[in-house]
Order: sequence, then C-alpha cells, then structure tokens
Amino acid sequence: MRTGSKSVNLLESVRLPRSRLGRPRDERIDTEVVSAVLEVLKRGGYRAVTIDRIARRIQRGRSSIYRRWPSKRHLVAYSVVSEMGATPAADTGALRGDLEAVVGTLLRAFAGPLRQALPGLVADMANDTSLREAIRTEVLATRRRSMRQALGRAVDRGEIRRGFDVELILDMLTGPFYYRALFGHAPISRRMAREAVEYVLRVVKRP
Amino acid sequence: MRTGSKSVNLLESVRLPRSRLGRPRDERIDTEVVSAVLEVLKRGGYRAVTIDRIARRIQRGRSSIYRRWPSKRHLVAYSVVSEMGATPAADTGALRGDLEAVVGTLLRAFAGPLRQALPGLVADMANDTSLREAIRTEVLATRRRSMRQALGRAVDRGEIRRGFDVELILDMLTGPFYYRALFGHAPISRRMAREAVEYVLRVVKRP
Amino acid sequence: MRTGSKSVNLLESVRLPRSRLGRPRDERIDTEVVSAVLEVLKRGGYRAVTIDRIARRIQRGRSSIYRRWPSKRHLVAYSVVSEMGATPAADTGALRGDLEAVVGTLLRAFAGPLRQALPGLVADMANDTSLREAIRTEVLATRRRSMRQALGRAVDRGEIRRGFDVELILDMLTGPFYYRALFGHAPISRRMAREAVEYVLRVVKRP
Amino acid sequence: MRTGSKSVNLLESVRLPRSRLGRPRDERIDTEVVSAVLEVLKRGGYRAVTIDRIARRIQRGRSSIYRRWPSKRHLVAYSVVSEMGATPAADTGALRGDLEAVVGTLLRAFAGPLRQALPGLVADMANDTSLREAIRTEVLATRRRSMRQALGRAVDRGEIRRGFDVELILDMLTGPFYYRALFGHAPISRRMAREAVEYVLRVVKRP
DNA sequence: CGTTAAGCGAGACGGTACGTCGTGTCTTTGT
DNA sequence: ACAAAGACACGACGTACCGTCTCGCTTAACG
Repeated sequence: MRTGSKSVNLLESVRLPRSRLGRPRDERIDTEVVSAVLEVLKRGGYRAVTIDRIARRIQRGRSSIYRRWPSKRHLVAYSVVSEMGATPAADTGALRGDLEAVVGTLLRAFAGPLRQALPGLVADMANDTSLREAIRTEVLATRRRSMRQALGRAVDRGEIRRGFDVELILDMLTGPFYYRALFGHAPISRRMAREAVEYVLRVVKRP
Repeated sequence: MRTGSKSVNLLESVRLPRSRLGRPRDERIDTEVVSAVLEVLKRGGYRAVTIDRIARRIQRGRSSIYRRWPSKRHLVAYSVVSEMGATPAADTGALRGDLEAVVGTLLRAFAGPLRQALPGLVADMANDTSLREAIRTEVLATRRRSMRQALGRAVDRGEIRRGFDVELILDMLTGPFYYRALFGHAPISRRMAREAVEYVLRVVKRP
Repeated sequence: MRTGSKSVNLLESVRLPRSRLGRPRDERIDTEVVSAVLEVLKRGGYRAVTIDRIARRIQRGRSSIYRRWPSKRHLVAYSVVSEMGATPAADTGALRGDLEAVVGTLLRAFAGPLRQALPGLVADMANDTSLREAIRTEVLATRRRSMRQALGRAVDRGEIRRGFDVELILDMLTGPFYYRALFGHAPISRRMAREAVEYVLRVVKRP
Repeated sequence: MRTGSKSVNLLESVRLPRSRLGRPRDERIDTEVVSAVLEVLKRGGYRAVTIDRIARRIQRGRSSIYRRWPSKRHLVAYSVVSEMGATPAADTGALRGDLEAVVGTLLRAFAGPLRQALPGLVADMANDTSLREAIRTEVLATRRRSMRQALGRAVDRGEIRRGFDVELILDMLTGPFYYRALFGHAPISRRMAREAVEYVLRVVKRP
C-alpha cells in the first residue's frame, strides 16, 4: 500500500514517492487500521470485519481507510500478509533444515489471525481476480520460490533424487496446513509439522 | 434435508418418515432448487447464488426454499454435496487401487460446480459452526473414514508399514486438491492425481 | 355467516339451509373462532389478529376458518358485530329517551373489543368495497334507520321542529364516539353521552 | 422530520439546526419522497404505498427514505400532515367566522389525499403509540387549541353562553367529517359544513 | 505568509441481499 | 363433504454492508 493512488499490490518493499503537495498522510493511521483489523479478525472472524466497525474502533473516518485500500478484501489481505511477514526461505545447508524453516513459518502463521481471515479471503479471491493474483504472486509465489530453490540446492548437493513433481511436493508439504485451517478436522501442531517434513523427505530421498 | 422441520443435516441416507398430515411437500421443488443452485454456481459463482434469484428461476416462492433449508449457506452446502455424492471408498484389494478411486472422486468433484462453491462455503463455515460441523461430519468424515479403512486393510495385508500418522497421510493426499482449488496456483489434473497416490505410497511403503 | 357458500353478509338472522351431504360442520368452531378473535382483539389489537394465531389458539385448522369467512377482515367484522349486537332502537315515547337508548348502545360498544378492532376495520374498509358496503348496510344503516324513525316520530308528535338536516344530526350525535375511539383525545364517558343527547335536542327543539 | 437523527416528531415548526458535519442531506429528496407518497396515496390508497415503490419512483435508494423516517407509517403521517398544513385558526372577530374557517380547512383536507390515507393511518395509530401521540399532539391538538380559543373569545365577547362542554362541542363540529370520511355513508360537502357550524352555534348560543 | 492541494471526520447516497411474517389458496389424509 | 395439517405463491418489511460522494475543517509545503 502506501502509494499515491490506490494499488492492488499487497506489499510494497519500497515506499513509493508521493506528491509533496497537500497535507501529508498520517502514517499512524496505517498501523492503527491494520492492528484493528487483526484484532477484530481474531475475535470475530472475517465477517465481523466491517469497514465501519474498524473506523469507529480507531476513531477515524471511513474515508481514511478507503483512501489507502481499494476495498475491504484488500485491506484484510494486506493486514494478514503484513502480520505473517512475507519472508520465508533460509538456507541452512541441509534440505531438512530448509523445510523445517518453511513449516515453522506456516505454523506461526496459522496460530495468528490468519486462521480467522483465511476463509473469508479465500471466498473473496474467488470473486476478485486481481486479489487472487495479488495473493498468488505476492504471498504464495515468494514462499514457493524459496522452497523450490531449497529443493534445487538439495538436488545439486546430491541429497535427493531428481525427476519428481516439484509443485506437487510443495503442495503436499503445505497443503495440509491450509486444508486443516479451513476445515478444522485436525489440529495444526508442531508434531504434525515435523512429520510432514519427514514424509516429504521420504518421497524425494534417493532410491 | 427433507425432514419435517428444517434440519442442519446436509445429507440423509434414509428418508426420514415425515408426518403424513397436511399437504405433502412437492418433491420436484427439491430437485429444481438444487439444480438451479448448481447452474447458477457454475456460471456466476457463490455470490451469484441468491435465494431470490433461485426462486424466480424456478418459478417458485422464496418461502418454499426457506422451508427446506434454514439459510443460503445450508442450501449451497446441500446442493454441492448432493452433486458430488458422498460416496467415496471401494475395496479394490490393493491400496493403490483404493487410493486411486479416492482421488478419482476428487478429480471429478473439482471439475464440477464444487470448485465454484468451495470458496464461499469455506467462508460461511467460518461464521456458522453448525454448518462447519455438518460439512465436517457428513462430508469429510465419510470420505476419511473409508480412506482410513483402506489404509487399515493394507496394513493388515502387510502391504505397508504401520506406525505412520494416518490423518496426516490423508491430508497429504487430498489437501493438495483443495489447496489448488482454492488458490489456483496449479492445475488439478489426472497426472497430478496419479503422482499424489504414488508419493503417498512411497511414504507408507515398507522400509 | 353460516352459509353454504361463503357470504359477504356479516349477519344472518336465518340459518340458510345447507346441503345434507357430507360431514356436517362442527357448530362449536363458529363460536370458538369468534371468541378467540374477540380475546386477541382485546389484548393485542387488530394487528395481533392473525388467522394462524386464531387457529392455533383454538386448536383447529386454518381452513376451518376460511371455510366460514372469506377473509380476515370479514371475520373480524363479524366477530365485532356479533359482540355488540346489531339491535339499536326502541320507542320510549319521547325523543330524549330514544336517543339515550342509542348512545347507551354506543357507550357499551366502545367499552368492548370494538374499540380495539375499529381502527383496523376502518383501514380494511378502504381496500375492500364489499366489506365497506356490508358494514355500512348491515351495521350503520340499521342504527341510523331507527334513529331516523325516532326523529320522525318526534316531529310527528310536534316535539321538535322540522327542516333540519337529519343525516347531519345523526352524525353529530354518534360521530364524536367514533372520533374519540379512533384518536383517543378524549374519553368516551357516560357524562359525555348524556351531554351529546342534550346538545342534539337543543339543535332540533322548536324555536 | 429533518432532524439529525430520526425523530418521532411529525412536524417541526423550526428547522432544527443539524450538525454541519458530513455530507448534508439532499433537501430535494425530502420533497420528492413526500410528493411521491401523496401521489401514490391518491391513486392507490394506503396499501399501495410501499417504501420500495416510492424509492423506485423517485429513483433513490430505499436507505435514503429510512434515514429520514423510521417506518412507513411515520412517512405517511408526515406526508399527509405536511400536505394539509397544521395551521388552522384565524380570528375573524365573530364566532361564526372562526368556525367557518375551521370547517373550511377540514373540507379541503378531506378532498385531498388525506382521505385516502386516513384509514390506514388510523389503523397504524392503534399499533404504534408513539405515532398516535405524535398525530394527537402535533395535528389534532393544534387545531383544537385554536378552536378552543375561538370559543373562549366568543364567551368573553358575550356572544355565547358559558358552561358547555367545550371538548364535546369540538367533537360535534369536526367528528362528522372524520366519521363520514371513514365510513362514506354521506358526502362531505360545503352545505354540510355550513350546517354543522349553524347547529353548533345553536347549541352554544345564549339562552 | 498567504495560497493551495491533499488529508481528514462525518455522514448522505444508491444498491443489493438477507431472513421474517402474513395472506389467501391448494392438496393431502383421515373421519 | 368437513376437519386438520401444512405446503405453496406472493410480496412487504426493516436491517446491514458495501463502496462512492460531498461537505467543512485542518495541515503542511510552495511560491
């Protein structure tokens, strides 16, 4: 966010330079809004997040929110993303370590408000292609890229075999987290995370 | 559905005997509603499904819908479930065959209107505990139970090892389907289904 | 009511002979319905009178009501009328006595459930010409006719002058009762009734 | 209406100064709504007045109506009242003149849409105490007060006797108008209005 | 140092879906 | 036939959000 004109980008590493003219934006509002969203999300779920409610909660005008995010769904997406941090990756030297870092991030993410927000976001993604793209490219893609690189390094090190379906491996590692978060049929636990890494390693290990 | 009073149950294996009193429900309406929902779902997604639109489409009163399902989300859930059929399983004699039957069902399911409905349903589940329970117990649980049994049989036959995390295995097999359906970052293909079975077998095969 | 086919007549002095075929109507239902209506009327006003509520209250089917009265408004009209009795009049030999008899009836009428029913009935009359006619001819007309006759007798006796606007006199005598009943700006009391007669006599007395 | 928050007051002699904050209400909508209501009232009666119909007719949102009036009945009441104008009275120097002014107003009122609206309003008044009070105090009370004053002046001038029941006299003068409007058993004519005044004068004239 | 462009708060506005309720009719089985 | 129960079509109600808009006021940087 934080652009001159509203943007579909969820994250922005660099603050886009805006016009110097006029009253400058109150930077505090950005933070206030996001944390209000996360709070409400945690307590009432996606449905409880109402632009009006958020605005009243932080004693600001609704327009101050709409000036920064083009719609409720973008706001929520941004809030969630900024909470869980986009940064995954790490190069520990061994595949197991790299994968454990990844599931560690997921573990933390699904403990927070993401869990509450996910269902609603997923629904909105279905109706808003731009949001879908944004989340796909700005959130998922980053993680997946770094996971793909970790697998690549392991192949190069001769740690694992080659020729497996990389994308599917990624999905088998992380899919269960999303799946459980959405349907809640089983807990997302540290133990489960450990096992998931174990099983994936078993699939790709040299024959 | 199809009970005397509105029910939270999504499916009913046995037609509950309803009171003989009064004008009997017009069975056709049930079907008409469900297929209208599926059609609209396919063409416009979850948001396009409106009780009013459905009613007008089939030339019925809105009350006839509300008499059968307590809310829109229950209606959609029921429609989708009845479309994909709750029936999973099969005992082919070999684990590979059993698992292939399972992913085959998923493959077909995510080709139909389920894909359109899933995001919206998932969101509603988050806001409606009763719906969540209903889907969990009436849809997921059935599938998972039969998968669990298939694994059990394979263990008994000595086909695979024991001591793995059954639930996680189930999630690693089916999770990727839901995950891809929701985020659309990769296609749900026959090939992918085949590989998924392959990888799972690799995890549970005897050492 | 109590006709073979539903009728618009509110009152029926003579029981119309109905077909002997089939199961005979349960006469008790007539009474039960009417008293239920009057009760509900008294406690909740016109709006509280719901065909469904009445039926449930007396443990009968709604159709048993619709079989007897063509609509809610006819039912209410009938109930009210049958409660206050259509009979006005009397020939006491002196105008004052005759008029006092009339206002006495009104006094009693507006003490009962009529008061609760009147506003709603009045509204329905505006949308249902047949009801309007029915009430006009079967309720008002009777009273007015007898009042007119009382005035005629007084003229003949030389008790009062002639040449006044009879209809207006009737309205000035009874209008205030309805007016007060509808708007409630002043009480309908015994004293007020007495004065009304007094003033009317003053208008028509010989010069 | 026209207050900051929705009000039960039907009329406001003085425009209450509303908050300067926020986008100001579009004053045109007030007028548009009211005249649409009056039109519909005239052509279809009370039942034809539907918030939705009114909104569509003037090409506005329904919320713009609900923002101004808490319910349909309040809207209709306001519309009717604002049409007939609350102001009666006048001091012509002679009682006859004053009373003629009063009945003149009534005559005009019952020629307009009031006649169509009255029955429905009367019914709603029975179910909504606040509306009842509003109409009583803001419409009837004003008229009656000025009539009472006219009678007082006449007494002071020695034009008429004292000791009569003022309230009843008011009801005998105006009651017949409402009575006839509601039941339609006799026309509301100029001649009838003239006679009514005549008769009332006869009642209160000095002995 | 005043102009000026933008931020800000409040709230009106047009839309759209929701779920409820009441009406009067229709359709069963049972009596 | 009537009785009881309840399904059915219809349509209004009032509520809740959404995202846009329009005010008056405030705040800096620019000129």
